[in-house]
Amino acid sequence: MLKFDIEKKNGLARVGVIHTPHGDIKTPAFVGAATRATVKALTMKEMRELGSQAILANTYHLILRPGTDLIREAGGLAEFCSWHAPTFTDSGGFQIFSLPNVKITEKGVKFKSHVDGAQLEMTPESSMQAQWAVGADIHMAFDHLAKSESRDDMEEAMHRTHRWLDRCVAEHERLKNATKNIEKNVSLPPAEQYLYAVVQGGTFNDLRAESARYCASKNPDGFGIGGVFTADGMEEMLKTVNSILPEDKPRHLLGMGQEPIDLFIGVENGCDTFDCVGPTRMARNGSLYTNDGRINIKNAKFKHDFTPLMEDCDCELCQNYTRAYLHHLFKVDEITAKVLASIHNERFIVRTVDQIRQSLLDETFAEFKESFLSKYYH
RNA sequence: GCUGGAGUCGUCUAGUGGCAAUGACAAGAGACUGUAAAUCUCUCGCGCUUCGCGCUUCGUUGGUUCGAGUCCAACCUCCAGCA
Repeated sequence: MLKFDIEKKNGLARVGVIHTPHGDIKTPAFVGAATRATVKALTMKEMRELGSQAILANTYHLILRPGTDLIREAGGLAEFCSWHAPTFTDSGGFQIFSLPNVKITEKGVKFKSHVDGAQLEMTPESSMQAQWAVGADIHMAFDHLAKSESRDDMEEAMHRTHRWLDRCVAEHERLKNATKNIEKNVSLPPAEQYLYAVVQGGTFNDLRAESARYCASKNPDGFGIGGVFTADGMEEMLKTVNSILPEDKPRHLLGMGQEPIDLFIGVENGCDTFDCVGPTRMARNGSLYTNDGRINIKNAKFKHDFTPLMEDCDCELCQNYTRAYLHHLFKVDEITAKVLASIHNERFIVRTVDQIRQSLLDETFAEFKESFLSKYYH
């Protein structure tokens, strides 16, 4: 069982440490989105230096390229991409369900590769196998995303997610035992790999409650909370779910963290880890976090602005370069623009979650939340 | 000086009788939440009461025509070749 120690609690919020085979994650923590085994525009060295504790790669993308067997051959995800620290994989469910013309059956999902159009199928079993081949420390169960927000669709998706969870758990156990039996082969990734069940139910809190109870009953190593897209209604939903989920296991809020408020609400209501493509995607598109909200560095008003992006930011960008310089790099479309912006945005979000953690330890969370959010969303 | 070619939005460009006029770039702004995202969307002659209306435009000046960026003439400028 995945080790998770809780150091301090405040209502649903908690400060803890997840102990993975590749090291500890001090929670709450923001996990870097490394979809294709890299955080776009950043090196792993840069990720370490900006304080990232863990990354999350995507099984769907890795199946297509380079193939999960190749990652196994490399010695697992951490070895392959030189991230010698904790790793997560998403099941691939979210991506596949967002593709056009997917065919969903009880067995799994048929879809077309966006790379070469090949007809492929993913099942709970094949997702587990792929994730074991990739060898991340923490895996996500293969879940079903509803095709609409309607209650009928949500309910159907949730029930299928539950049935698939049974199969994910069974396959995960089978793979764990199979790997243990050939553990003498040292080239294999660590046999310790852990499975999170994924809670669904959309915006219907009774469904969320049912899903949380079901997921908890399967006794997984932790939980993902999926199908969340905006902060609207998230607080009540998280209160419902996290009041039901067992306290002693970590909870990951899937895909949320572009907006600082998501992180505050998430932590306050019992989530331990987050991942989101937002910070780095925003960065590549010139949208930069500051304490006063996001700015678009490409705007003409920054052309002659020779001040740092943020006065009190410790990132490489803010410590060494001006807004005018970053503006210039974006206007001429230099690669460095995306690199520096990504360093800053990723650092900003990682640091914000770290500060939330510290405020919980210091028992100043409420004040920190109020002062941060009132300034950011002024 | 002669011969040929060319002059259209900041730039390059489409256009051969019904066009405020094509596309690209540049410029201005917006979006982005388990990344099909180094992406996408909008604006881009001027002015308004802006799902429309008015005005002024395609080197210049005239002309032909119901109608001209498109045809004709002259002129100006540029390019190439010849002197």
